[in-house]
Amino acid sequence: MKIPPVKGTRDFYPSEMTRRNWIIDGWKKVSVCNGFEEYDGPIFEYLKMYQIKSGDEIVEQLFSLQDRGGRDLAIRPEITPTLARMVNQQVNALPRPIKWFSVPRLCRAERPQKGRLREFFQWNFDIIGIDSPEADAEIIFTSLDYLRTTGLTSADIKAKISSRKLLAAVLTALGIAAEQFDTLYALLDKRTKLPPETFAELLAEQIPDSQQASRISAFMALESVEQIESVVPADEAVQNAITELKAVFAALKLMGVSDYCVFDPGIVRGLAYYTGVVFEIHDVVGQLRAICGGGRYDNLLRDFGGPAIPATGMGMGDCVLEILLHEKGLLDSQVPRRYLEYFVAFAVPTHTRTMYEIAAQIRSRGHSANFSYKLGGLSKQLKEAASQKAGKCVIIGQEYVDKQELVIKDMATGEQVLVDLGRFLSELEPD
RNA sequence: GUGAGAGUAGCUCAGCUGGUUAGAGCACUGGAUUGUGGAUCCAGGGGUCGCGGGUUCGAAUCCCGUCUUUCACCCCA
Repeated sequence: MKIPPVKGTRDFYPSEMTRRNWIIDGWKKVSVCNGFEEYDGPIFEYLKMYQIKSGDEIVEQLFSLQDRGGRDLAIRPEITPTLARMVNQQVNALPRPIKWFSVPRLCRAERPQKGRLREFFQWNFDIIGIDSPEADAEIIFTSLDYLRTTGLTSADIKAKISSRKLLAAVLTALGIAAEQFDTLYALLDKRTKLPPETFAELLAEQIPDSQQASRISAFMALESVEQIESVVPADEAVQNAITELKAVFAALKLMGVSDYCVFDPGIVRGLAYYTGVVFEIHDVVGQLRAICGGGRYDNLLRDFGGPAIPATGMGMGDCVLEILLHEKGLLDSQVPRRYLEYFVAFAVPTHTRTMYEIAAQIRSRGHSANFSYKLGGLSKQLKEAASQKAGKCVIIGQEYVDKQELVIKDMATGEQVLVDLGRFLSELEPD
């Protein structure tokens, strides 16, 4: 009986595995370069942890289970609650700022579609304990720093940046009641996805005052931070939010990525916990969902029972990223292919045992080596070596029988040299 | 959870309005080639046509259900 793979999961055959490793290695390398330390937690947690942050509806979107002690658990759909828990546990002992990253494997019980599966990897990093806008800028910078190392340019992707604090201040300045914010956020977040007329209709339903509605629309259409004051009465709260955003953009300019960054008031993000700067990075064509997203969440640690400590961070999944990199031709050209350093072959049928010995000697010196199990002719062995992408072939021939000399064949150029066995092995030793 | 398309060899697909024994390319294995590889040529293996039921003398083909998959919606941590 054939058992199919589970819905929304992927099998990583060697060729897919090299791609996955290349992406994750890139994430980790950039994290370390930007001063982050790696952490990880368990792949399941108490179900309650996710309900605290996201409410009861979330239970349907995750894989939950009960252990034999009757504990309600869930496979992690995100790692931020784990991070909050871990930080809270040792909050007084940890030096600030806390700059940590992780690449957790996550599961969500959603219906799979393009760029979204039920099991995936997500790069997360956060700066905890710093409330200055430069920390938000560093989060955005680090995301872009990775993406540009893959070869994506500012013509391919843009970081769209806004601020929850700004949006709230603007809505308040326009006379909108705070109780309306959450439903309004959901609508504003969809603005660019809806036809303009549909958006206007839905907005009118929520904001009957046409003057208020048109000023909201005007704000949402802005393209730079400088224009804000021309549309909205800049009271103190709005002014503060503008100052913060300007500081973020100024820092991004100093870090050299301003080409990638734009102000976009349409970036709201679904999650209620964001409190300040929010951002998403999108492909310029706009056919894919967001490559990554993040922002400031100053209340989360307190919500998880800890002290009020400011935090900002981001998450980037592997699915959309891989689609984009593939479409841009940046995967096949950069992901390392299989490579075998040595393939040991024999030309003298009496020396098959020597083949095993030499392969073992090469391996024990830290180099990769294979040989053929088929014991066929040299032609066959070389063919097998070629299919394994061997760099060099070591051929045991009559010269070995006579003088202990090996033929070393460079598979790329076809050149061959005769080398004494002892010398060959000593040159394999690490310096 | 809602809606639409798809499912034939490992992969990409052909197979007409139902009609003998289900095909191709690529991949894989072997041979041409017992001291020289990626090319070429030849041969071979591999399919309960996703699964279950129905209609029919006869189903890969038509109908229903189901599973998987793709895309969109809801949601998006």
